[in-house]
Amino acid sequence: MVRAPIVDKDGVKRGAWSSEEDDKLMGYVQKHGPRKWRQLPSLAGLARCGKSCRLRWLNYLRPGLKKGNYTDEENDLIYKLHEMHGNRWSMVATKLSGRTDNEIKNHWNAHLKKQIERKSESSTQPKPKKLRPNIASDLEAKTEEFTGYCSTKFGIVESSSLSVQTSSSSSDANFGRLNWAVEEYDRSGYGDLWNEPFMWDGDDVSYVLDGSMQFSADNGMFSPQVHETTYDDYIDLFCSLL
DNA sequence: AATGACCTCAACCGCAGAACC
DNA sequence: AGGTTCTGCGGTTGAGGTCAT
Repeated sequence: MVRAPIVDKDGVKRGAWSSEEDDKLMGYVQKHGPRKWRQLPSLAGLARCGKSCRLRWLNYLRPGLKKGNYTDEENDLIYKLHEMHGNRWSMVATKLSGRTDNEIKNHWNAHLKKQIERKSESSTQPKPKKLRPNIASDLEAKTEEFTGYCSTKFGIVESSSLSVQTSSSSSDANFGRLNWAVEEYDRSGYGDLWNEPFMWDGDDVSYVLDGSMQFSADNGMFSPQVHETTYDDYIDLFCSLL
């Protein structure tokens, strides 16, 4: 499952590491510490580039590395951390002792991302009627409306206009949550979220869904009370939905 | 048994920022 | 202050393994 070892024109070896190479690298790092990667290969007697040595050490030889399957706890933690930090795998890895950023990244791309995709598919399949097929265009229209509104009221220039992302992986979670939120609102029997009025209250901006419901972008929940927001809240809500 | 599609994960690549001179 | 080198990060690749036909 590893690349076949090859030697390039500069005599630098690439591809899979042999156990002899591992021993040399391990021995050198244990003696001198994991630094000066550029000089390490020649000092340790390895025909590798420094980068390759560093990677091998960090992802395979470093003491304390955990091997084997991920536990449910680890998976939950990765989900949460990914929601917080996105694809900043080094950040995620600092919270999971014994796991490397590379390993977590691979695990995410190979398993967890697909699980999320499957979940969102299966959660929408039983009630396809609830998912509006034109939600993206609705959202786009609302965005344009909102952008125009902002530029009129707050003097926001055109270059700062918002854009709708409907397919990039980084926004999938938010978009899924948005779909879910719209469904949830439909289910509540209060009507069509997109047709609910955004209202003015004096000089302050308020949004009132139907006069008795508020939507929290943080937890994706509706609650039965009027919520009047500041402009910043309004921006935050809108951006978090996109 | 053969073979092709898909999956896994170690390793590589390119870039950005930090550190050094 | 500016150029060079080093380090670290995230995205991508590709060879071997596994599964389905």
